[in-house]
Amino acid sequence: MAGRAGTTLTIPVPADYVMRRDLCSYGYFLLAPSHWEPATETYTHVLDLGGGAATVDITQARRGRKAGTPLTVRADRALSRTEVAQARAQITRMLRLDEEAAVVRHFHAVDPRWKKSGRGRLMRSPTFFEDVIKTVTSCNVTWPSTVNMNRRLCEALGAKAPGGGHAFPSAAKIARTRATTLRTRCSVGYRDARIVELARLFTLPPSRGGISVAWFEDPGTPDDAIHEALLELPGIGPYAAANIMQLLGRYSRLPLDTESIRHGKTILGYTGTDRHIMKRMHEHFRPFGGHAFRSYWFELWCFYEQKRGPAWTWERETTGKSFTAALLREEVAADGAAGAGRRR
DNA sequence: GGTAGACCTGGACGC
DNA sequence: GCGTCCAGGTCTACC
Repeated sequence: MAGRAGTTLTIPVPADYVMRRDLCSYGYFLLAPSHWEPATETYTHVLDLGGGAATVDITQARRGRKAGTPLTVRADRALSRTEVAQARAQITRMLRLDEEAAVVRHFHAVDPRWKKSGRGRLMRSPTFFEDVIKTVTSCNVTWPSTVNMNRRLCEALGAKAPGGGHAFPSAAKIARTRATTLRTRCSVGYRDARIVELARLFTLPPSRGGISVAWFEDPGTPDDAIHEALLELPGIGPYAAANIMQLLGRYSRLPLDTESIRHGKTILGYTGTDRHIMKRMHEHFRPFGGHAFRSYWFELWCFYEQKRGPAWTWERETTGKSFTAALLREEVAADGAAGAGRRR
């Protein structure tokens, strides 16, 4: 990016915010168009702005040694005033900078295990649409396939930034794309028609049956109504609906999958059928109420970090591709499990 | 309400 | 290099 006449911004963050901890807190930081560079602790993302795509490099001075240090954002081209506002809004959403420190403190009061490390924030995508499609690409596949699908979606359909990177494709772009094109160029398999239909719903006004992003993102909309509406969408089942809910900042439901079963068996020591284990998992995390997902997720995330080191040291093409339930099961078996790491 | 099978891709494995 | 098997969540048909 050196030598380009780009725009530089400073973005204030909550007093507890540590970028390398709070950004590298959910797998989407490893998915295109995101790129995390462990050596320099630089987070690069290609944003789709009003005037086209722009690559932004985001850094936090002092590299996590002091919480609350503002972020420096460098774009690879000059941004208009409108685009600066759009970039700020998308970065704020992606890093959840609008979640007040008091909310994180409340989580720590409910589940004190994470107070010392300060964990509490989870990253997500810059838009609700991207979160929904990323969730669909994570269903019924192993993680390396999810990584590939997102990379190919961006390369095939995403707007190109001056630096050569591609943004995540817009809903309008995917809605105009043939399902067979998605399948052949992006390897999304049978999800092709579902992704196109989802994109079409995002482009339609709510009055014509389209998705109202404002309604989904309105804190006043009841959880149950959101959950019900998500289950109506193509390609969205119980797991995906619960996952999208946490991406919307609603943490009371658990997106349980095969990885959760592994966690229930090997870490929490549950036995029995998968169905029984899932029931026990829901009961286990119910006491955390509106923070249940955070408690569940950080248990899982810490398990990964015990295996692979701190998430901020992971690289997409190596560590980032090594997560599969089967692989982790093998490693746990090799370790002898022994119930180590049981935390409650 | 519960269950079985199809849907695809890509990695692992055996030959 | 090729064929086979398997993992993964959603959807549909059926009981």
